[in-house]
This record gives sequence, structure tokens and C-alpha cells, in this order.
Amino acid sequence: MKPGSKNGNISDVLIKKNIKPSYQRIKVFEYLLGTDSHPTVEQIYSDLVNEIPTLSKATIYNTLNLFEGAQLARVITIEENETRYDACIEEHGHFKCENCGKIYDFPVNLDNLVSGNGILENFKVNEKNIYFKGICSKCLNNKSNKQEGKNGTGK
Amino acid sequence: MKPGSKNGNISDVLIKKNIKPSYQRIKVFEYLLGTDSHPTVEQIYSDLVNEIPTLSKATIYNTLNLFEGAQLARVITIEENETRYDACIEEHGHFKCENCGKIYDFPVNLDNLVSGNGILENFKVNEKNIYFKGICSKCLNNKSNKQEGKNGTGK
DNA sequence: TATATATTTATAAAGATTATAATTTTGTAA
DNA sequence: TTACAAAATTATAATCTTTATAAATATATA
Ligand SMILES: [Mn+2]
Ligand SMILES: [Mn+2]
Ligand SMILES: [Zn+2]
Ligand SMILES: [Zn+2]
Repeated sequence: MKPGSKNGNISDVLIKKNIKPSYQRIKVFEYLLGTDSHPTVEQIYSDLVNEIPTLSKATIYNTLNLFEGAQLARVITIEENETRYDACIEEHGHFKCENCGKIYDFPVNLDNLVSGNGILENFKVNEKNIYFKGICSKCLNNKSNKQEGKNGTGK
Repeated sequence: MKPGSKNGNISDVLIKKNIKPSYQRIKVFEYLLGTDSHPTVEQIYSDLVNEIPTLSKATIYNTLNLFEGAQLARVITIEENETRYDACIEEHGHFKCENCGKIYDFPVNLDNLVSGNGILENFKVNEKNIYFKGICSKCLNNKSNKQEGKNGTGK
């Protein structure tokens, strides 16, 4: 790796997908890769605007749509009007805690569901999504104690 | 059943959930029970407004939120900004065809996923959702023929 | 019937995403 | 380097979905 190209690997991933590695795109991708919080557009924007004061929210939308199309990121729609993004495109499930709002990953294998299934047998499956809702163990332990603040959505 | 109360059974279901069976609520519930199309708010409204000319879209939203809370209907969020509803609350999966937009049901049992799963073992799971995307068999057969119109979303 | 309560309606407000056009950046060739 | 063209970013307007609010209507009770 050449000196001064610390983001060489990230750039290369974008280039391989025919996406020009602009400063903003690298930063967004880097941000997604560095978190497991499944952030919303708002969260990505408000964090990155500190580093990039001229950043526009439209760029976040453009970039995420670009990544989605190139399958560099995955859209997570657990709640309506709260689109989240995940740079981990390996098959896995999501669990959203209805108390603290945190979204957890969990391992899952859905291949057997498709093969043994009557109707899906003749369908072409391009994308598989699974998510659960409930209360996470941390919140279960705090249940008799003080109420956790909010549910993470601000609603 | 008393004569003139053709919707007695539907009313009773609502009453059992402590929901007063108003004319509008009965019509919305009846509509949901009578379709397997997983309709959007817009579709429910535009169909029912023919029967109920004074109907307001706010009533549809109010009613569906009420049904959701009472677990008489299930929210399906496959695409962002396209919330759909399903009166079938039995556990099942959904498949959305990316070509014709139709949403199919498919049987699925997710209990084994929870029990064998490390992280979920200590969580309280209240709701399970699974949906796939791809191309349905009907569209696969038409693929070399004329292109099917739209993807059903109007986008 | 009179009155209180609940529901529906119409409309405004809020929030998220997309569309548009101007500005800025990047790449290329003279 | 400079000039030009293409692409990306930005700011902002427009659109769309959902929620909030208050007035009007319907329902239940005394
Ligand atoms: Mn994830
Ligand atoms: Mn269904
Ligand atoms: Zn929690
Ligand atoms: Zn199809």
C-alpha cells in the first residue's frame, strides 16, 4: 500500500464495484464498516458532518442508494419511516429491543427454509430478510429497576 | 345471530378485543379478512371510499393502528414508505416479487431458530418477521415474453 | 330529551425521501 | 498550466407518508 493511501483497501472495494472513491463515499463506507449500530441516515449524517462540515444530507442518501445497488450495504426496514443501513451483507438476522431500541445481530441459516418450501421452490429468491422484536437481556435484567430512557427512536 | 346483523362474527371479534365495532372499523376489518393482497393504506382507503363516501384516510390510519395494537392485524414493512397490512396473524413468511409487485405468503416455522440460537436464548421475543424478495414463478415464465407492466409499487 | 363520551372527519404539521439545478470537484487534452 | 467536459456534491424545493389537532358527528347513558 502506498504511503498516504490509508484508505486503499476501502477505495479498492468501491473501485471493484465501479464506484469512484470520492472523499465522501469513502467516509460513509468507512463509517458503516466501523459500526454495528445499524445507523439511520440521520445518525450517519450528524456524525460525519463533524468531520466534513460541508456535507449534505443528499449526499448520504445518494451514497447509500449507490451502495445498496452495488450490494455493499443492506437496507434494514424494521420500523416504517426508519430506514437503517448495514455494511454486513452476510446472511444474518436482526433483533430490535422494544425498550432500549438497540438492534442486535443474530446468526441464522435460511437456506433450508427455501429448499423444503412448496411455493418458493419455483421462485427465484434474491434477498432474504428476517427480524425479531422483543426485549433484550440487558433490559430484562433492568426491568424491576429504573425504567430505561426512551426506546431509541425518539418517537 | 339476530337478523340484520350479518357482521355479527366480525363485531364479536372486535368486542372481544375491547374495540367498539363502529361501521368503519367493521368495514376495514372485513376488507382485510377478505383479501390476501397485503394492501397499503392507500389501497384500503381507495377501495372503501366507494362504499363509504364520507370516509377519511385518518380513520384508516387510526383503525389500523388500533388493530395492530390489539393484534388483529400485522404490519408488513418490506419496502420503506410502503406499509402494508395483513389480517392473518399466524406465523408465515412473505415473498415480494420484484417484477409484478405481488406479495405471496409462504409457510415457515421459526421456533427452532430461537431455541438453538445463542444470543436470543436470553431475549424475550415478541414478534417474528421474515420476508424474501425475488421473482415469482409466473414472472419467471413470462421472462422471455413481453415485459410485465411495472413492479406494482408505482415508483 | 339532555348530556357526556367516543368516533370520525378535515386539515395542518411533521418527518423522510426524492428531484432539481447550481456549484464544486475531478479528469483529460491541448 | 490552462481550458474544457463530465461527474459528484450541495442547497433547496417538491413529494409522499404518517401523525397531531380540533371541529363535527355519532353513540351511549341518565
Ligand atoms: Mn446487522
Ligand atoms: Mn401474509
Ligand atoms: Zn434493550
Ligand atoms: Zn411476479
